[in-house]
Amino acid sequence: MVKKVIDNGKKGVRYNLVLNERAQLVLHSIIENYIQSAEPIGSRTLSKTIGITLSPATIRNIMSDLAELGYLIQNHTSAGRVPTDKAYRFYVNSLATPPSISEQIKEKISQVSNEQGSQVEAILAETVRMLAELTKFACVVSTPKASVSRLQRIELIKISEDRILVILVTKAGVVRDKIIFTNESHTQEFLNSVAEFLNDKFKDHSMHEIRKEIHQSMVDERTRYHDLLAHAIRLGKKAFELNQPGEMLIDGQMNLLLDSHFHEQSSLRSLIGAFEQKSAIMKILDDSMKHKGVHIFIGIENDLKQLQDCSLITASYRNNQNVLGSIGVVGPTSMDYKRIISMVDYTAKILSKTITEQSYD
Amino acid sequence: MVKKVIDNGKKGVRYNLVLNERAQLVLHSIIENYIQSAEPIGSRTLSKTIGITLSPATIRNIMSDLAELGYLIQNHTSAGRVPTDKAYRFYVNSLATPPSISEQIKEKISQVSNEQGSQVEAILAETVRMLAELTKFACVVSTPKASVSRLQRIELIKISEDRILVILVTKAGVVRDKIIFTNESHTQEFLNSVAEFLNDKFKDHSMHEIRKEIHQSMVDERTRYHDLLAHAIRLGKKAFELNQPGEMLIDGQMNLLLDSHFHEQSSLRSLIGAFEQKSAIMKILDDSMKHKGVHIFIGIENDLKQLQDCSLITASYRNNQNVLGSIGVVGPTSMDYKRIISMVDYTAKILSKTITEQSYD
DNA sequence: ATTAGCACTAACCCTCAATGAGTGCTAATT
DNA sequence: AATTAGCACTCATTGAGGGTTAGTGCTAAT
Repeated sequence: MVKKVIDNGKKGVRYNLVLNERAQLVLHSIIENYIQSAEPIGSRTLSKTIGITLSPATIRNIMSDLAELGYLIQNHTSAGRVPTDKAYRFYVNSLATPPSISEQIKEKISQVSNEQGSQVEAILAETVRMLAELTKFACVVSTPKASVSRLQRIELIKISEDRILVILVTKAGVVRDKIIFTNESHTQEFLNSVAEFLNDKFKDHSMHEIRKEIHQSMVDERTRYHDLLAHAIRLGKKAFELNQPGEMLIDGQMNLLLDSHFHEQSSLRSLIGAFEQKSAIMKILDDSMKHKGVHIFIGIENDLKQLQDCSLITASYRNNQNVLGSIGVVGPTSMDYKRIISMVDYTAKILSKTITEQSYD
Repeated sequence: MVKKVIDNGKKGVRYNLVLNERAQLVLHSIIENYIQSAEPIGSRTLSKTIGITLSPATIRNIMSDLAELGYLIQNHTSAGRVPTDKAYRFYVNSLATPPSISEQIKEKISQVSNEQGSQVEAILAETVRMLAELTKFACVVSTPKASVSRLQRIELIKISEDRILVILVTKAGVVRDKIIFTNESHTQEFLNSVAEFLNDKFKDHSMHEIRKEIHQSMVDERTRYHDLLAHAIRLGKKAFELNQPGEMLIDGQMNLLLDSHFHEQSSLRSLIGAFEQKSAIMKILDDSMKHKGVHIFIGIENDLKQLQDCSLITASYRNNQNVLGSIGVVGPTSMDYKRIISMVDYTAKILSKTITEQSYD
């Protein structure tokens, strides 16, 4: 029986081989049906909707084989079959070309934040909200990584005798602020000189570089004998130290609850937990920044246990200089991959464009 | 019949009069039972849990009266009774003293952000998260109103030929940034002088005042003949103009979905809408800043239609100088008012304390 | 290799009756 | 006059039984 769905004719070798064309077609059709209806697909229904003429019985045979190969499962004997994660993976892989996208959607996505002078964070917030609305799933976006971003300007503002407010403006258009403590009191004028010094020395350098350079200066003997320099380096060390651990914006969590594919409460609870923790999802977004293009994590492919009932589609965004962050959609494994992938892809591109325009170069 | 529950003995005067002691006790007991169980309360159950000995029949009579007076409703003839918004209002009003709060909870609340050097926004985010976790409902907090806040410092940073990044630091510890456009190009040095000028002139003034003063300067004849001044005023006008409309942080929306009191999907959808819009809820928070103490909006008391199936508990927070914003909890009308009110109250107090310590005065 | 036919399964839906928690009213009791 | 016992009644909930339906797997015919 099983050899039917196997490309080469060898007997006995049964699993993990390429499906023949007809089996692929059936699997495709099952998946697309299921994505739409969210209900198990039976042989009779399928024989109607599938393009070619195939009797239910034949389809049953093929389905049985596909089940044996791990592409389909049955919840109970007399129910239709449902695609597995493996099936979705097959499906997604077979979408060779980045799926197309309607002009209407394109326009909607492009509309986000083309007002001038918006802040980066505002653009991200708007984008993630738009994407959540469009996809009807939960969407996340990580804010630009400060460490790869280049310094536009630093300001030091005296807050009290022992507190200084540091404001870092990066080329990517992100403003970060933090408070540092000193054990000696400085005048604002002195802080201005220090800031001016740091600006001269470090403008256009990446945060990462700056940290290294400061470290080197500190071990340099000459630094000790130059008062301003010594102070500047000391304050600079604190100022550029590990500025907050990057943030993540979430929108559309509620969409998941209203989704028909998600009606088992159980997996929702854990999902909620995942969103509340943030850090784990952050890590996934960070990882996906490392490689170009759209990333797709289907069900069990997610390292994060709480996401193993979902699929996650991510894409990174960038400006002229660097990859800055990632945007992602979290939905059921039975999501409409064509639609979502194309949306995430296009959104990331538009976002990159917008952010590049806003960048200070 | 009805006169039984009426305090004075007058016949014929039936409605809107004070309940006698026993009726109050019954009503109290019904409400507290319902808050716990989320199920309609019957006379038999009540006669067991209520302190004094009263037969179910007697309780039935009292309940019937309470229903007639609008404190209770029945979903169908043979079901127990459920408190109305009016009942909750009565209940809340009868909680004369601000309800006490366990030391354990107090400690949890106090733990939030007593690390030094946290940013105001981070403190707010942490607080609202903590409150959501503690109450198991959705929580909101409005960020400090910029307009009442006093200027600590302004910085102007040249971004490109025609764009200037404005950074406003307020005494309340909030950093706001925005980009303004100019039609002539300035050097960074010139911007520094302008900023210095503005800092000298406006430090410690509230944004509101500053806007007025700038407006006056503009009509002042002398301004025209002083080049720096003229530029400073022109840039200052843009810089201090209506800086973004205050934000709101939300956490714990998902809690509402898991709440047993909320199992009708219908009201949830509208709630989701309300949270997505934000502006309407913002307005409520803003309004509640105007008066001291805890505010309680029960069901239909909410002007916002989508909140009319919920109750909203708010309290404002402040620093030494001003009321800055509000924090609030959104939950079902059948929430445990004692617990929630005391938590919101205490949280707002701790938040005020933390923010005051962080303020730059 | 494909398909028709058939027996079988299990969810779903409907009805029906029993159960039980609750009510309102009236008459008896305190 | 207030309280309570008693009783008839209502209605949501539960579970059993039966029919329907969408589905399966297997076998035999095409």
